[in-house]
Amino acid sequence: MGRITIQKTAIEKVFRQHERPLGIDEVLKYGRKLVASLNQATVYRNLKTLIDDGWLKRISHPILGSLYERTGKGHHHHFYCRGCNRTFDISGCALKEEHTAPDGFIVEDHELFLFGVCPSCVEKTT
Amino acid sequence: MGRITIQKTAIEKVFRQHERPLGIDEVLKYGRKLVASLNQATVYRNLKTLIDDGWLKRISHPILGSLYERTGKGHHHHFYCRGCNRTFDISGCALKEEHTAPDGFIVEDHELFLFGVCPSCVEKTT
DNA sequence: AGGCTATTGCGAAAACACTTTCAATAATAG
DNA sequence: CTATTATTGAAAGTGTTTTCGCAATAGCCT
Repeated sequence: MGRITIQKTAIEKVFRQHERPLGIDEVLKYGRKLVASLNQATVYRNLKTLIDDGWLKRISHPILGSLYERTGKGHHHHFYCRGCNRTFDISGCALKEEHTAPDGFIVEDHELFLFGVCPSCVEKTT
Repeated sequence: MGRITIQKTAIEKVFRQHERPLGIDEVLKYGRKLVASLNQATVYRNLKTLIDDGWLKRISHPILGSLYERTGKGHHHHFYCRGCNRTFDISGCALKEEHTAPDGFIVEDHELFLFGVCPSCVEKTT
């Protein structure tokens, strides 16, 4: 068990090529450029195993819903571009968790979603 | 058009009693304490009109999905308690939007979700 | 190369959140 | 108080996302 299929390889490649969180539609779209027959169910199945393997991580985006991104990138935030509908990783974090909530609340973790316009969409507009 | 029904009144009361974002299940549960016959479809219908009226606002929580909260509370963040599964408003914001993303990105807005344990759940654990 | 069986593709189906339909009820105007 | 009609409750229906069943395909072991 645990075969290396061209589909699984393609899906992994998609995530390596696009270093940003991807939705199922994107994985399917880009994956089909590598394996034309790629099926949605196969994408779901492989995303699941890649998550179980600890290679991927699922995030829930307020606008885009389920997104998948590679693990091991350290703490970062997500920037959603209203222009191209893409989500970018924003590394680093200036948030002081201890000071974000009143006394008594124990903040263990956080997620920050930024919304705006990405550099390439800013260019197009101006 | 625009009748004042006991159901709508009850739903408004639920939000005034619990000053925190509520999910449909919570609105239904607390609402039924006021109007036992309260139906899910009625809750959805009234939430919608209350949003149209500008009295409520819908937010999308990464863990809880759709939540509804009263408008007019100014910018704030949300704290999710793993203990009681409730979401609390955290007023204020120490985030400097200009410095959260690299040059070129225009940050227009943001949403911060905090995760941890709320004061009353901390007590129970210790 | 040949055989075992995990994995795929496809359509169907489950799960989920939300909306609609419609007869019965109840809020309001007169 | 009565008539009108918006709103309700219950159930069926939508639309979307995710999973499943199964025959065909294709990794991989020997």
